[in-house]
Amino acid sequence: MDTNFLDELNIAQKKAVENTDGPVLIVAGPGSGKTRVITSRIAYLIQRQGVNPYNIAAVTFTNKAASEMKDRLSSMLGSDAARVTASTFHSFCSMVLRREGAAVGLDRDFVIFDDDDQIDTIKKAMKDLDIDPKSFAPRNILSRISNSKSQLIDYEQFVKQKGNYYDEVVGRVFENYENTLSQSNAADFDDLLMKTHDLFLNNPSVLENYQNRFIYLMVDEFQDTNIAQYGIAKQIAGTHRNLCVVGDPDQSIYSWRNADIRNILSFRDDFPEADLIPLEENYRSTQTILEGARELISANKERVEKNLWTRNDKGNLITVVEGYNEDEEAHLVLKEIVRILDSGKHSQKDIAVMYRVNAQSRTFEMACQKYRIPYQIVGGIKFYQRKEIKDITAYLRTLLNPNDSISLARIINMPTRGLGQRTINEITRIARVNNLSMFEVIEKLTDPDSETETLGIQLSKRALNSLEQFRDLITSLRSKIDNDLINLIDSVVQQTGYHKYLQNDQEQGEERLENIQEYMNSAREYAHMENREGLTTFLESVALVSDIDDLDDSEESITLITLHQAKGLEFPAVFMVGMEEGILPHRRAIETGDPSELEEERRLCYVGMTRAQSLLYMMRAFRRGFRGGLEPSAPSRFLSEIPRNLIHMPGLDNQSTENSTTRNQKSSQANPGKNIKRSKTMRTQNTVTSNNRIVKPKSPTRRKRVVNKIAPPIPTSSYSAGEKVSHGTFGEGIVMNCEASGDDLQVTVAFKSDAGVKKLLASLAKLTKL
DNA sequence: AATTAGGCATTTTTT
DNA sequence: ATGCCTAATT
Repeated sequence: MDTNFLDELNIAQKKAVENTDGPVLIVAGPGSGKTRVITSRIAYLIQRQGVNPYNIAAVTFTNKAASEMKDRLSSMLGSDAARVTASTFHSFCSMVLRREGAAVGLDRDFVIFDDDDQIDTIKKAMKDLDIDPKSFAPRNILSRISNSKSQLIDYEQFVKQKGNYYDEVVGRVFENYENTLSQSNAADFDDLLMKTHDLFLNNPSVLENYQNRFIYLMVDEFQDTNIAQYGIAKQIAGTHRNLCVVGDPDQSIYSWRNADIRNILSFRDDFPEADLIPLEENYRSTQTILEGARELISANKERVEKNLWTRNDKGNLITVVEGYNEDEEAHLVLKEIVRILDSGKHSQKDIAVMYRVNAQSRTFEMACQKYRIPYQIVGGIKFYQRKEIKDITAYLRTLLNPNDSISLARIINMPTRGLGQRTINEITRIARVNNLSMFEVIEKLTDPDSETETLGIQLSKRALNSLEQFRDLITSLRSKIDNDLINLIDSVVQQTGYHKYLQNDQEQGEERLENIQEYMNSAREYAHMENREGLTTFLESVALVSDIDDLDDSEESITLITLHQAKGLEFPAVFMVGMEEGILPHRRAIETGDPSELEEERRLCYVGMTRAQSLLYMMRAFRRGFRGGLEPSAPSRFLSEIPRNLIHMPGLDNQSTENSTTRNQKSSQANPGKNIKRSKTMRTQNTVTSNNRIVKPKSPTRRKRVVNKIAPPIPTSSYSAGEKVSHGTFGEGIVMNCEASGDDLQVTVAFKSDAGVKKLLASLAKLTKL
């Protein structure tokens, strides 16, 4: 147990730690030891001031940050740490609502609707209201609704506001959307916050309990909180006023998710007695990196100047490298990574590649495979968003709450059981007219005693039969709801016919069954819980996990991550890629012409740069693929905002005679796998026999939650011009040309048949040599 | 009812 | 290039 934690702090940090009485605003620059301050502050409260750990809460942005905080606390405090509340706003609220939700119309078994469910709900609402999704993008409507709710404006207030035609439409969808949620006993992300706020607002005695429970409240990443989150913090800290918020306006990058930077200003109004403590000494980065980042961010107008400094060395210059296209960009990054690894100074886990949009990750994944560098990728296609996982989850939710029509609609004909669009339309119609849930309609329709004739049913005997079977399926599974969770999931997979359905799927069945297996594994930790509590807790965790939570920083692999997700992390070596106009800053920020959006892009760039401890690379490509074709891509304006004397450009400093085209050619021929023992023998000959099909690496992005994978062997086969081949569809032909295309081979074949000359990918086309 | 083909819009970041 | 939705086909 560490009792001398105070000795390790600088003056400002110490002040932040010891200043426990009353409100505090800590403005923490990047790398200024923010997490250490928060944990030390908690330790100080408990050990020096005798505060009961039970009375302390710290709210963070991600589960990962929360669990790291807990880890650090337990090494400082031992068993007391477990009694401190450390969680995200969303899971905090969800905990409150499970206990007290009845007061705001939520049953304790409520489910949390994630993004996909929300979109489904919006679409259903639009269908009900006969609004054309082509004229009104569901996504935009949702974001409007979410924006409203995150400012604690419910649909009644929303429709009252004078608005344009668009908002009038949104208002109608909003109402329907809210009705569906409440009928489904569901809460979306914003509800977790808004309903908690409502609860506290309307039930002073409940609020009082929480005020007295959480006498000390800390909020991390305060610059990224929205109005609702800050509102809740204010409510809880209302009487004791021991609210400590920690943030950095320069790292505010979530305004698109309704984070409201004005919270920092409001805080000073709401708590005028608050102490402001700036943390300005940076322990993370070299002088050069810090100065570059500082210069960059100083271009923002909406900002308060900070005086960041460091005792660290000057270190290396920031390396700016320009590649021909995105492939070469990736190639240059990987080449440099191999060099860094060979130097022995850093290992894989010290290195991160950061990009603006997830779509950029693919090139780097393929490059990692080619170079056989193990990597972890955060995000991309999310595990819980896979169809099979969502289907099983929807079954589980339906069991918990059959009135959840969104989930029910998802699985009513999955796998197919003769309940097609027509039947579903009819059920939703009846449901709408009679204000019933879909399941209630199904029960009525299949109940021989009820008088259904009056409803004007237009369903075949056959459909009614299938409905009856479906009802029995759900009822029978529902009787097992208090069984062991693993058991329950297994019953669902078996009895619904889902297992069989996947077994018959030649293409993806196997992988999907594995995913379900993985899903069951992750359910295991909830299996010991009593009755249905395991189920509700599991479903909650499924909805509230974030990708970053799965990042394993002890793993020996490099990290591929978006700039947003990288916030709060640090790496000895960072590659920021796609430093181009249109990527960073993103096109959208440029096109709107809104200066504040550009400033947010700049902050994003700032966040990226300040993740780096000693090596920072900023990469760009001259041309980038866009909508199929290649388009020229101009260097990011942010590059020119970094002082030239901090930058080193290998291409220009050393080998300025070489133009990009020749570099491109050279690089695509460079031996990518020189550190791989087997590769030399493997790639010498075209030794592939006709039945030794080349396997294209599985599309990299669809893997587990966090892909952690070492590359499969490099394709070793080749075709040479003049060779005769045969193709399943096109028949016989002669190879004209064969060249590398990514990991694959592109073969040009002239066929004898009418097919003529075709370009084929060796891995996909089943070519047989003759 | 289910599968397939073709047309259309589309690309930010996520608790 | 990809994915999503509608229309057409069996």
